[in-house]
Amino acid sequence: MARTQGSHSEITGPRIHAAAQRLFARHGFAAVSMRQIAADVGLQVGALYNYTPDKQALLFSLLEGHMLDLMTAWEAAAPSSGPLARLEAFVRFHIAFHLARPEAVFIAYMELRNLTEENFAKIGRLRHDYEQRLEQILRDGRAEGRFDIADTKLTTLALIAMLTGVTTWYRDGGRLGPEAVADHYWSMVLKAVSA
Amino acid sequence: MARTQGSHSEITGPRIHAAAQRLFARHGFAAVSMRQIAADVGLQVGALYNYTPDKQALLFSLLEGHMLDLMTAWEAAAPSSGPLARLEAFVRFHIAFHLARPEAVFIAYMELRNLTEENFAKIGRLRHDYEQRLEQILRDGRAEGRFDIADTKLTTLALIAMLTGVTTWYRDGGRLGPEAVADHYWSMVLKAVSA
DNA sequence: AAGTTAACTGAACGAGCGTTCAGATCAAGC
DNA sequence: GCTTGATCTGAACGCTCGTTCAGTTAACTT
Repeated sequence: MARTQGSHSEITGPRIHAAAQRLFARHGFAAVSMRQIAADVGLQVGALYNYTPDKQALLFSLLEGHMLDLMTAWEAAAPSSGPLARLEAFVRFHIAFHLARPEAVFIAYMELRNLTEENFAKIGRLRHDYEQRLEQILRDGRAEGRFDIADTKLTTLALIAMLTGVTTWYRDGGRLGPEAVADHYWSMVLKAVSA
Repeated sequence: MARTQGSHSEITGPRIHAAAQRLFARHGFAAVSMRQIAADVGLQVGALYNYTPDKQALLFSLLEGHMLDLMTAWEAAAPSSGPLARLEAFVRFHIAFHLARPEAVFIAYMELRNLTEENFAKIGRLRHDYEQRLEQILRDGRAEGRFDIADTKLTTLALIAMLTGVTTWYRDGGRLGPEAVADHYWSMVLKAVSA
């Protein structure tokens, strides 16, 4: 039996990526076999290689896709107002974006070491670009005298770590919803950087 | 060749743990084989099983050891002064402790999912106990009117994530030393929680 | 109706995996 | 100097791994 009805490339490709994302997030890249991914999609393992040259490329495409999504989503959401409003927008955007796709976030932070050197460098550049968006806001705010920040680079990294940290403890249906969490974090960030 | 001169249990055991820690941190638990660990120590793979019942127990003992070190180190370092001084001590302790053992920290955060359910629960309890130490400081400070904190639980998690985040970017010989980093973080934390 | 081709199966490749264990080796106790 | 027991080797167990590929199937083209 081959090519069951209604099974096409445009459908199978995304299903493979979705299965890989779920399994990698749950068990880790190295602990998941190509056979497990294939079984999850309902294929034999050989069929996967119509969609990815190898397992490594599958991981990279997940990470790269996630980072590109993040960048374009922020470009679309970023206001052109002053530093304070832009910082608030960034905090709320970052939390909302990350809470909405916990699996992708998990993989993006945990599986970097399973990338080849070359792929690692590519993801590193994308991440740095994103962090630059926040640092520019902090620099602008400091230049305007609204922020009291000794070291914008270090503050950028501290804030990113704090904001991304929500994904390690947040659970749907928990005590606080995403908006309430964002409210609290924004209040802390504001106090931490205010002049 | 068996039991080369000067090779004893008291030496081999720690060497196995050290090799496992280094390799797990570098490549991930699932990606490291018992044979690699044995080769790193200079043994045949079978000899490892004189020191650990299986690979899982080796991982667990690393994580448990790390968490127990963390707890006892804080108990020894914690001052009995007021909330403000205790919070500063906690911030500086947490950063210094984590920067001093990047490999153990990395494993403790990345390899939780490779623990059995039972072992995962044990580590979870230890981590929660540690976080309680910080939350108690925040509660005390709020009770005394020194801290302005809407939600001590959430603030605890946010601060821990921010502080632990230093390990993801800190590099020895970088622009800032551990003390300078701790100074900056303490300044941010203080502003974030101050009344 | 025949031909083409994308999509997939089924089986195989060599390699490496965690774990076990009989036997070799060596330090220490008598 | 003989025995004991901790320590380690060397080899094997059954199994799974990522990847390849000849062959099969079914949707589309003509």
